[in-house]
Amino acid sequence: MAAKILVVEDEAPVRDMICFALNKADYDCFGAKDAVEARRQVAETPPDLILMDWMLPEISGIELTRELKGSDLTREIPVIMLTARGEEDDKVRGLESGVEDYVTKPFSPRELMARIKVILRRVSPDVTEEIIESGELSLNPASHRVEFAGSEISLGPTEFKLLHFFMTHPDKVYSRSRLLDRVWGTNVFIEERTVDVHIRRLRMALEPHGIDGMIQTVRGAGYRFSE
Amino acid sequence: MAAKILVVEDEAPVRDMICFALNKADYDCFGAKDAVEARRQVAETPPDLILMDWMLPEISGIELTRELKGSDLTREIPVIMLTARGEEDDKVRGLESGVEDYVTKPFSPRELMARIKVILRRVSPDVTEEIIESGELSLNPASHRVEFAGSEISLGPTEFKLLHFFMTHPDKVYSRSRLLDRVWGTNVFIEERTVDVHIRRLRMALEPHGIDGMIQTVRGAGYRFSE
DNA sequence: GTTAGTTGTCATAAACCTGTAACACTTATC
DNA sequence: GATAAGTGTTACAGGTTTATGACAACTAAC
Repeated sequence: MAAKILVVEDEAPVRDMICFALNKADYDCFGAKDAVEARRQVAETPPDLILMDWMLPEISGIELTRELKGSDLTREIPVIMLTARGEEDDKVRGLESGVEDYVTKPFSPRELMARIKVILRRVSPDVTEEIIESGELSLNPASHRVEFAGSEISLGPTEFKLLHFFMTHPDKVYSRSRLLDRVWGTNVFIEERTVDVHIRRLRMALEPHGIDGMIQTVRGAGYRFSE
Repeated sequence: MAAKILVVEDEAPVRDMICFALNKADYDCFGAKDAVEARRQVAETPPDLILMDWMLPEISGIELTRELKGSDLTREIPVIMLTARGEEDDKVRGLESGVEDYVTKPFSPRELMARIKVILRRVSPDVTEEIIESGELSLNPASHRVEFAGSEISLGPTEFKLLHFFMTHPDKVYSRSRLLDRVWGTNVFIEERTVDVHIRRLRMALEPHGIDGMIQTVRGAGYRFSE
């Protein structure tokens, strides 16, 4: 469940260093030494975020980024660009190409981690390992635990993912098909009504604590989570 | 108590990066940007190991090392020297000055970690091996002994390592593949199901004491240790 | 070489989860 | 209140994941 991060950087030691730090910080880190390798990695296992070196052999980081931002499949993946110091012009060009953030080399790992965290929280809050709380209900992705007012609530895998998604996207209605996409994953051919059943199961797990009302039905639209 | 490591390196980003990686690897890392600061740090909180950059402003790394090796108080502290590539002459001079090991920049963090581990194990095996306790369960890495409420629990090597890992990373779910990585070591080609078997063996060893529940199954996610 | 202990794998059993269909219920609209 | 559309609820068969016991290969010590 850890966020997958792809590091595109031609210098192996730098790449290793970053990957090592990322791994230690509980991210899943993959490396690519050039655009070709990066493309393959992205196609194979789409990362949640990409760290892209500015200077790459053959195809530059910015070109690759533009390419990724041009495809529907990869447009949503946030990119953090690693640049040498003082390239303001390039910075502007980079922002135009849809880059989410910049880090100038040499950079402090603390800074890098902070930026990664911020972006992941913004773009895909469901892959961060932070404890999510909503009133007295808390969900801990790291320990895979759900608690209400101190007492544990046991959920099956799907119900856990469903609640996780809801808690990271509160107060918003999601249609059944959208929920299937976001919770079950894309390209699944499952009956929409199946969502109802899992909603039911989730509510049953919450009910003993009197908080099944947090999962609300919006007739004609879908379901919503809210305190 | 984690091993304390002092990083003497004038470039802040490099220092930060190393420190970050070390911290993540459960070492206590301090930084110093030059010999003066390093001296102060060593006097204040003697580290268990020093990573020393070759090139330092004012007083070079090698001079500082010689100085440290000259004093009874600091002679025993192992020093790993960080050098630029291809300085064989210097290497000889370094060895004369009592340096324990060399790492040439740019270096792979994995290599650095490995060398640190080896040296710490040789020089001060006790700092890497602190007794870990969780409730009435205690694990002593030094004596390779596990006890619950005073009575000894006998474990095989793998079960010991597994429990050791769990106790140092409590309340977090680890997938089978992550456990293989962290407990067995990377690049092992072992069936994921084998983890189940070792979990089983560990539980069997804990069961007579009624604490097999500390190893918990999280369906679809992996295993978790918790009191 | 023998022995006791350990390890990884497999086959099988057990526990659990999942998607679906069928039916009951609710709501909105006329 | 009748109708139709949208949800809630339940049961269940099939599937997946995990637990367990047995086994042969291996290791280190004697």
